[in-house]
Amino acid sequence: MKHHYHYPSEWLKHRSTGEQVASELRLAIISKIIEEGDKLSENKIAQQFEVSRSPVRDALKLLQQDGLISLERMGAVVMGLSKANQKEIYDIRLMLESFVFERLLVENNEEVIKQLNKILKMMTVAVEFEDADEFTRLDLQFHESMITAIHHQYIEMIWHNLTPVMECLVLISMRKRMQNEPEDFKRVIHNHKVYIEAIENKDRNKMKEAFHLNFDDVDEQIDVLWNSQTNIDRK
Amino acid sequence: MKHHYHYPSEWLKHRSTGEQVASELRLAIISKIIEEGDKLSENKIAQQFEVSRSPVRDALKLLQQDGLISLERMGAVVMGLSKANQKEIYDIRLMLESFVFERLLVENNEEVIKQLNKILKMMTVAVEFEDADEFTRLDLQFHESMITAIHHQYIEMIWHNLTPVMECLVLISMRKRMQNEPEDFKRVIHNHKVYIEAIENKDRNKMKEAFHLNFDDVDEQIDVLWNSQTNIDRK
DNA sequence: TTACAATAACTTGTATACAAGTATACGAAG
DNA sequence: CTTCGTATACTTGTATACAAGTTATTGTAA
Repeated sequence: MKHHYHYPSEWLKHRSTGEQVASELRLAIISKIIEEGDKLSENKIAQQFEVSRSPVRDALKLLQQDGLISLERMGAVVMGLSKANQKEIYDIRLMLESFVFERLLVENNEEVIKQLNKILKMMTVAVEFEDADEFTRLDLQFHESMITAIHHQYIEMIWHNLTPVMECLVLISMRKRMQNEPEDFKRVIHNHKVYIEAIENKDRNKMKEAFHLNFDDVDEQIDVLWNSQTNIDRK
Repeated sequence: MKHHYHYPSEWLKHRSTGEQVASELRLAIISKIIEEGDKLSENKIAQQFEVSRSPVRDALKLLQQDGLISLERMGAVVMGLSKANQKEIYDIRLMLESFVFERLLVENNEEVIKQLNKILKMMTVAVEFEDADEFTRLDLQFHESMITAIHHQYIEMIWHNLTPVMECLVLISMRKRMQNEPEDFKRVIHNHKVYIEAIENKDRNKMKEAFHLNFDDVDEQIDVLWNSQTNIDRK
């Protein structure tokens, strides 16, 4: 398979060809390299990536699950990810993580705290070595750890359905910041500390603060982002 | 394609072969005709349904999305739908519909009310003609109408991901009741009236009551259900 | 009888082939 | 110039073929 965009190749290992194609296309769509309204043909994509139509079909199904494309009779049309969509995603995250927090209040959460602290420490290392991709992975892992802690299969399912798009959004954001505003990461790490404290102290208000810090932070970034995607090469 | 189980054949029209196979298998799994731990082979299913492996692969992917099976290296293993899972689904529904209700509070909802009343009326007709399948369809449509009213793409996505399994659960429940406790439907319809009133009067307490009535109602049924699945033929 | 090795029968993932249906372009007729 | 119809090139959905890898079985040797 030929790789076209800037999706971390490390993350592609151990994924099927279909998932690999999906991952690359997803990043391209969210980066607006592939634009809203574009039509994707299975055959053309198969040629571009030098694979057969089978994995491409898988990929398109995955992208439809993400809401990034719509599978029509003739060709898949790119829906893209509007700013409104991104706000919506954070609605869902807020909904999910609030639910999770409420459950964590009534459970023993020593293990989670430990896990979260470990990830946080690794995040500082990623910042130290200016590894935006690894930081992204850890950021998502942080939130996933919280979510998996309550052992709720359907909450996890929703989270996992959201993950691929989230991953791209965070990845783009972190890469951008690593380049332009590396001091920003101190704040991001602080925000995550607030999360941990909120859980540790079972403090609802602190959790609200953590949500606020975390989600507003990304929200601010969004505007800047779309004007700065030109540095991602095409083809 | 050969049909094996008791999924409403009317609903299968205009669906791809893969979706049809998935629908039938889904009902069989949730009805415990196909049991937890069973291994599904693409080839065997293809033979049973007299189709090729391609649509069967699609079907298995869909069932994985539902959380009903787990795609492993060798064969897909059936996870089934435990009682705990069902409680979880109602957690999600409560979460979704609460979110929706809050949005409906601050929006003009004349149109929704009208739509809901229409569906409710059709539900009474379905009861009159003892059509459990149609009643099921309308029940889900009722809730979907509420959800689509707020125009939130990701809330809708979550709803649609949940729909197939929900559909089976409600279908089984309604068929059973239509046979054994047809007077039950009066209560179900009343429950939905409470929904409409809650939205109409923007009354949070009434909405809580509606949730309570609706979800507890199904919860009670669950126990009875699993002991009464023997009347669904095999093969 | 048990341990082990080799083979046979599965499994999935990917590639390719074919059929049915749809949009588009082009040409002829009004 | 417009309109209609046909032909062509594209689209997806399904079937089949093949390759790589896993499991189970079977037969042999200790």
